[in-house]
Amino acid sequence: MKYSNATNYALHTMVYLTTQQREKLVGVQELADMQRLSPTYLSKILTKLAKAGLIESTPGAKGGYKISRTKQDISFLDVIHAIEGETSLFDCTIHHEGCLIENVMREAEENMKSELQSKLLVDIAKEAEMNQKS
Amino acid sequence: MKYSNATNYALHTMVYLTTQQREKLVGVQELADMQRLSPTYLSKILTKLAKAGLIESTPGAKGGYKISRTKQDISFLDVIHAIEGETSLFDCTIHHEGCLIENVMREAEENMKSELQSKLLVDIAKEAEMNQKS
DNA sequence: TTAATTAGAGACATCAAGAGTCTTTAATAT
DNA sequence: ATATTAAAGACTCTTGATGTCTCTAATTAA
Ligand code: SF4
Ligand code: SF4
Repeated sequence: MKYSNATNYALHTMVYLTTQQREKLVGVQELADMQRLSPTYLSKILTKLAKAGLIESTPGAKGGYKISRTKQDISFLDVIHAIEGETSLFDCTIHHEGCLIENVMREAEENMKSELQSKLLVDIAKEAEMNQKS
Repeated sequence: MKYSNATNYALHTMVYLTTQQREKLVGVQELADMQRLSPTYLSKILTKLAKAGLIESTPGAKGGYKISRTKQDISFLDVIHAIEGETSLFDCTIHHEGCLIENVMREAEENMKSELQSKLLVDIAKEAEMNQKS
């Protein structure tokens, strides 16, 4: 069990977009170069992020992507959910009622999620900029 | 990303073994019947658990498996590690130093792990017995 | 209006891991 | 000896991740 590479790419992309100045459009080519990825592959990931409402895309020449205006305070969890989906890590198909095992697993997963929810992209972006300046 | 079915089987098996009386050997056939699984497949899982030192096996007629004597207080995390391995959920191959993304992911994962570490099989087994009696 | 640029959709190929079966071997009890 | 049981390994099958390629649609710039 491991997070997919796509999630990694998505996180890098989102952090990068967050460091850009507001309303500036960044093309998939630049984003792909930054991560040494094929643009077409990254394009799929970006489409997922767009459909999740985390970024906005404008087609055509001089088009590209930017962080969503409406959706502020994007968390790590938001990005992960956009790529990995929202299904539970421990997904027993049977679902006996009052299952003790499932309870434990769900609770543990919630602990991870709440941490990922509390971590916002803007915070990381700020930290990254601080590090660069120093 | 999802926990494997094997982990689910392993957890059920371990809880079941924990409810058995000490030193009693349970064969793979019984364990497989309980979960409606093929014995040969479950056998592989049991071997992993044995290699991790969580259970002990005795071959031959009247043989079978039982919870390890030396290793008490087995946690959910122990079982999961035995099956899934101990690699990190977020495993970036590059490892830039002072990576902020990795930090967040690792910390979140630790939150989940610490919860899974604190949950012991014996506690769940006790609860399960209580439920049955009531 | 035309050409260049860019996102999006979808078919397709490839690969790795999970899930499970089958067979053979080794150890133990009766 | 024979039956029983765990262990090991080869093997198949399926699924999902990881990409690539191509075509379409929208937008800008000339
Ligand atoms: S006991 Fe819980 S985990 Fe086990 S089969 Fe029932 S619902 Fe699933
Ligand atoms: S910044 Fe962190 S997650 Fe990204 S490539 Fe570097 S080490 Fe990996």
